[in-house]
Amino acid sequence: MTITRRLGNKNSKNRAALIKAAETVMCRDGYASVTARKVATEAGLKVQLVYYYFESMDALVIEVIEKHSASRMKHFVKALTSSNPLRALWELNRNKSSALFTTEILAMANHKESIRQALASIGDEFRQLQSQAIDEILRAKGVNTDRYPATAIVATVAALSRAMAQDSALGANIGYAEAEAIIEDLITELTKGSSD
Amino acid sequence: MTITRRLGNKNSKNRAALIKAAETVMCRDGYASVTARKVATEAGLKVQLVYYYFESMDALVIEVIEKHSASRMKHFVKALTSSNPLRALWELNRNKSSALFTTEILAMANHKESIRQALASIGDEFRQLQSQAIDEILRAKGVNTDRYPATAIVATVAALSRAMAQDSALGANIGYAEAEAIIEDLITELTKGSSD
DNA sequence: GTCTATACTTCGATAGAC
DNA sequence: GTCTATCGAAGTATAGAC
Repeated sequence: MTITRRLGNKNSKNRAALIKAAETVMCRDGYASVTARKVATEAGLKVQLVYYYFESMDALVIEVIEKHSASRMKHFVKALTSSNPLRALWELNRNKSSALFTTEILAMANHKESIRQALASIGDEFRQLQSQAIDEILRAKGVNTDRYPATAIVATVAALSRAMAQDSALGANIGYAEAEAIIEDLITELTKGSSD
Repeated sequence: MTITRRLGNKNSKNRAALIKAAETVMCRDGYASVTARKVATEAGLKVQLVYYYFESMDALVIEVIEKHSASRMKHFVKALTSSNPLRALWELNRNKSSALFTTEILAMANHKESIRQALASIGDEFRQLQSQAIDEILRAKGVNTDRYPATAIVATVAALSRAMAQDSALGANIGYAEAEAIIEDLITELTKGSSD
């Protein structure tokens, strides 16, 4: 189990390039295509460098996930401090490339325990952050948060946007425009006069 | 492209066993693990039989999808003619094993055109069937279907249950119990006195 | 830090005997 | 209808030279 071979420096430029290449391959070709050879080719490097910089392919994938969610977390924090956090969050959730990435690692997590663990904690962290912010907004607007808790709204909106991205990639779009319109209405209603 | 080798009879018992085995492997180990060798082992048969009965692995997977959705469609039709179609549909959508299967083929469809096509048409078919049934119920209850179209509700409920299944497999459950409760309330409200 | 060379495994797929 | 035998391609991973 323990690796005996040499491992490259974490600050290496090529190491970063491999992580980026892995993310590209994952989104474009699916998690099953994230192989050492394809990642190396994508980065314009030799296969063996993958094994020089990463313990295993799993280790590489986990780094991709961590890098991706760190970048997303930055955007979320920025959205929450914007002038219209509700709309900013909605736009962020609707990010299609990110949803596609999520689909892949979600499927991957179903049969890779290490990936599952990495994802679970990140997912909860995002939810909690969003729920807290939405809760404050709802309370300020006088919404009955017992009947409509922020956590439920965040879960529903996130679910809807993820499914929307998944299905539109397929070419199945029934109902989403209508569902989107309802959310848009809701945001407009809750945002009314929020600037004063 | 065209296959020249012999292909086995479609009514074969072993052929059906291979399709079932492929579905099992897909759900348990993920789409990337649906290889001829693993499917054959799962079915207790030799590898070569897979190529005797199916043009390719893609062809096998498509048969798995078709079998799966045919079986689901049966359940949906039955639900729609039950005494409480709204609740029956909700229960069906919440089926976790089916949602996991969906996650896998969704990810698979992202980089396999033949799978994508097979899924897209099936998805629309299910949505349309459900939307029509829900629309009738909403109208009978006097709900404003301009503001809350059945298609939007079906899309939202399906999205929520899919995400719920995906995330609970991960171990991330924030907000789903609350969202579920809202849907439950809604169904109870819309079902009140529907038996007379 | 990067390369060649190599070992071993598993993949999809086919030819042809029985 | 099922088997043995086999192919080439691609996978993970390592050892060791430069």
